[in-house]
Amino acid sequence: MSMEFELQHICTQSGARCGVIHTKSGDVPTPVFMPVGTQASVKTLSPDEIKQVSENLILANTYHLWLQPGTDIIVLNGGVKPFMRWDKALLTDSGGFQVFSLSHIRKIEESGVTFRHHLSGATLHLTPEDSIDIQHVLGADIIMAFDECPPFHSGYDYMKQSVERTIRWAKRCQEAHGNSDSQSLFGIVQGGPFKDLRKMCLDELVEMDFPGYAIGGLSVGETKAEMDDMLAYLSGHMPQHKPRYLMGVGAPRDLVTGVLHGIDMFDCVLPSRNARHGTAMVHGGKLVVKNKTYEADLSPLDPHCDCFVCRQFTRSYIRHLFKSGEILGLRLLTYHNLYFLKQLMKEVRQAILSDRYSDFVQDFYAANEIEASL
RNA sequence: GGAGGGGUAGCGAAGAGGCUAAACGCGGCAGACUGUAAAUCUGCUCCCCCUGGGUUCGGCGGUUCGAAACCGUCCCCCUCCA
Repeated sequence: MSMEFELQHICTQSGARCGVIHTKSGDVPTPVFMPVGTQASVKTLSPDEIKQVSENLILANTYHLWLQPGTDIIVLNGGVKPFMRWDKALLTDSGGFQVFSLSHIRKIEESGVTFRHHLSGATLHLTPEDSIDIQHVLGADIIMAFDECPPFHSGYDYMKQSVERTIRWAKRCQEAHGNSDSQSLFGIVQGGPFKDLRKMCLDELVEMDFPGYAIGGLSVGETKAEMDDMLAYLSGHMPQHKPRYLMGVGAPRDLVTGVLHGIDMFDCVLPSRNARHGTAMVHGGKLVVKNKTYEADLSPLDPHCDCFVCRQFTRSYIRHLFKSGEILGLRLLTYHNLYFLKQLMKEVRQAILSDRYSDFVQDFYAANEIEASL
């Protein structure tokens, strides 16, 4: 088995989970946040730096790498990991999300998706089998089923039809994957806001017995209450002994809340993207370091952070880097934001292990002025 | 001394009688960003008691119902000739 999930502890106070994902490329503690390296690169960071700010598990993208540089070049380099000199654990997304995010140029059919390449304009077709074949070539430890991620508030009829197709696609992905032991294939639960569809999707996927289950189609514009409600519902039905992966979530508040609802894995571009746009994640909220108010501020980004950026650089300097367009600014902030989430998740795990996660959540909400609605 | 060209908001640069408080770009100030078409996108950026009012387009003086635009004059800048 390429991956094995060990559930270590369930917080007696909250029910939140703590565990370890054992992979052939190393162990990963959960709950875990995975930085995103879409194009075989966590933007602005070197592999050594990624190791410092991650738990040695990152995500890369099938859609992008298939189109550029293409599977031939990946094969030539021996797979994505040797290609990018990443010797730790890797997860590849299936390309399913791009079907959603590039929706204005796609056509979804039973066989797969027809879409136009966002760079060349070429018309291309991607099937569940293609996605799995490509992911085999990419060589990640964990790979994802090819799904459709419709808008959260799609009508019930469309959503039902979409979920049923996603289930059929999951089956096809599993068949295409075969008995391969070198990679673990996760199924993805869809269904938008409809609990019966979510439940049906989950049950069907569990029936297929995947080594892990992801929740897709959340954090796509719905309200916090809607997301919390769905997570609370699903957590009661997901298999205990399999990792639960909430896709595309990375705001500190959502990580903390997701863990409360039994989530083990998260990925998101938010920390790295916001970093490039000049916003730092800090204790108590966010800090838009490019704002004028920090022009002469000699304090670190986050006085409570011990990352190398916060240990030696002032807000004043980092703001200057952004205002003058220096690449170092993007790098420093990316490093800090990912480190910030790594530390947050470390504290989360400690709180779970010591059976005080409910207290932790309350304290977090208070510190971040979030209304406790749970 | 002579001949041309030009002076527009923080900068660059359109505009050549009313549709112009003045395009556009840069800079500046904010906001957004959640399985990355994203070092991106959106808004604001003369002043004020701001769903209205007040002052602008080198200075001054004219023409006109009306001027950044037309005329006179002065100041300054650039190119060429002597």
